[in-house]
Amino acid sequence: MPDATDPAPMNARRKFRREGEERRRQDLIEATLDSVAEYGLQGASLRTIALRAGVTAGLIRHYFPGKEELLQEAYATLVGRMTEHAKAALVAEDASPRQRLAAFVTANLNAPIIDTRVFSLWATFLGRAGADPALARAHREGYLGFRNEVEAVVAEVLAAEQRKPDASQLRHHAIAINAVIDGLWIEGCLAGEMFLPGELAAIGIKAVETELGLAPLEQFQEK
Amino acid sequence: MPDATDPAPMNARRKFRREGEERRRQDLIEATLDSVAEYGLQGASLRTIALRAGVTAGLIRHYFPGKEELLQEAYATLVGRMTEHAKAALVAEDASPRQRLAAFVTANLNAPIIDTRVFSLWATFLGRAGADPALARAHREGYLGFRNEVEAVVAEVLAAEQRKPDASQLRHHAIAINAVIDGLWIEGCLAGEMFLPGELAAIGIKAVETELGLAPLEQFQEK
DNA sequence: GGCCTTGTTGCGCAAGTGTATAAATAGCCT
DNA sequence: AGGCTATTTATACACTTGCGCAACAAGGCC
Repeated sequence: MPDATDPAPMNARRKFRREGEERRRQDLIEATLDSVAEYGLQGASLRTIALRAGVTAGLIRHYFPGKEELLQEAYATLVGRMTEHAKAALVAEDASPRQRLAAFVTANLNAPIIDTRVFSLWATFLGRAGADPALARAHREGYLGFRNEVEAVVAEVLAAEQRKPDASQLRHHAIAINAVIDGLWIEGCLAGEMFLPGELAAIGIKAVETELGLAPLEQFQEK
Repeated sequence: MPDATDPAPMNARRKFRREGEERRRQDLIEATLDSVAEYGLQGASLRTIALRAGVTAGLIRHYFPGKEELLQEAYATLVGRMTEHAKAALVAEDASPRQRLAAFVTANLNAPIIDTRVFSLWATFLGRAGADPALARAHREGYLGFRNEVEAVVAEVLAAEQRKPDASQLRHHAIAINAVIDGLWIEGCLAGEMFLPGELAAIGIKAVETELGLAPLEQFQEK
């Protein structure tokens, strides 16, 4: 016989708190990124996402028209975060162009940019770029913005060395530098433990400076 | 009233041909890769794959224990194809080391290696590497094999120039060269039309030769 | 030609999917 | 304190998914 003072009815409806709209959207997007990174696009069901966000599945449709839109916003958030953080190192300091370039490379080849979760998300979404023009465009814009930043610093670096490359050479330098950083980033994300701490950044800086024909600093010169 | 000579009964069972075991397995794997590239891991259902292969879904279970195993075999096939084709340019010719290295770069930065379908597959599967150790191991083995090949040619190239790099320098060169090629490959796959034909290969060769400190050939020298 | 093996189909099933919608309640406003 | 409303839960629904299984027939063998 149940105690008359039992405060918990058998079929109690789940307790919940009301959150501000922006907070909930943020939480749902974060839960989406977590789910995609962990289970892939296939395993990231609305119920999985909702569970991770601490709500029930139906709520998602209160904030997003459908799953498609949720994924798109999540991807936009990811891209924004990546490019924002990546470009920060370029503008923050008031050091020499060469130092800023080195800082940029270093920033991109260490945590938190080198991170398996971010890589999983990057690869998962980009795998759909071939079939989804919206994704492809989002990537291209991010990539071009990134490359233009690189090109600008490269121009400054070379100008500081009294060199006057033409537009084509500048473009090629930027493309190549961008490629090394991307490639090293991938290797670091996928097999970070194969490299010593700071090794990838050292390789990257050396490769970039060699590409630009900068004279090696004394302490790094080959014998 | 149906014609008595009508040769097609209303509920005719589908006609089919028996194929050799190896042929069917190949077809199913190919259909799997096609489906994954086009619809992603989520959209590549057994029924989609079977439709593409020209069979019914039930047959797949006659050749594979489950979907998981089918996907794993498909990925293994893909990796095998990529590394095989990539390494072919290295060993085929009896040219100078420097020419073989250039041919290797060129081969990796043109069709059929630069291909949106292959990239989609690569990214889609690799997006799961963070959560699936089997995938991560498969990638690492392919990557290391690839890098070792690069390192071997680099050693030959430098030896032909009378230079004696130590093991660490050799390793760093191989890592950097591998990274440029990977980065340029990605850019070519995702935004091939942003580059002139052969431009990526030219950028790659120049970057690789600069990385190794090779004197530029006359016709490519900067003015 | 007729049989026998087994590759192949067709169908059913339980679980899970995204979406729709009604019912409940948390928290602000007065 | 008490009502209003928007947020949240809960449930339903049509559909797809991977898998199991029995019936069927294609093609080699005698």
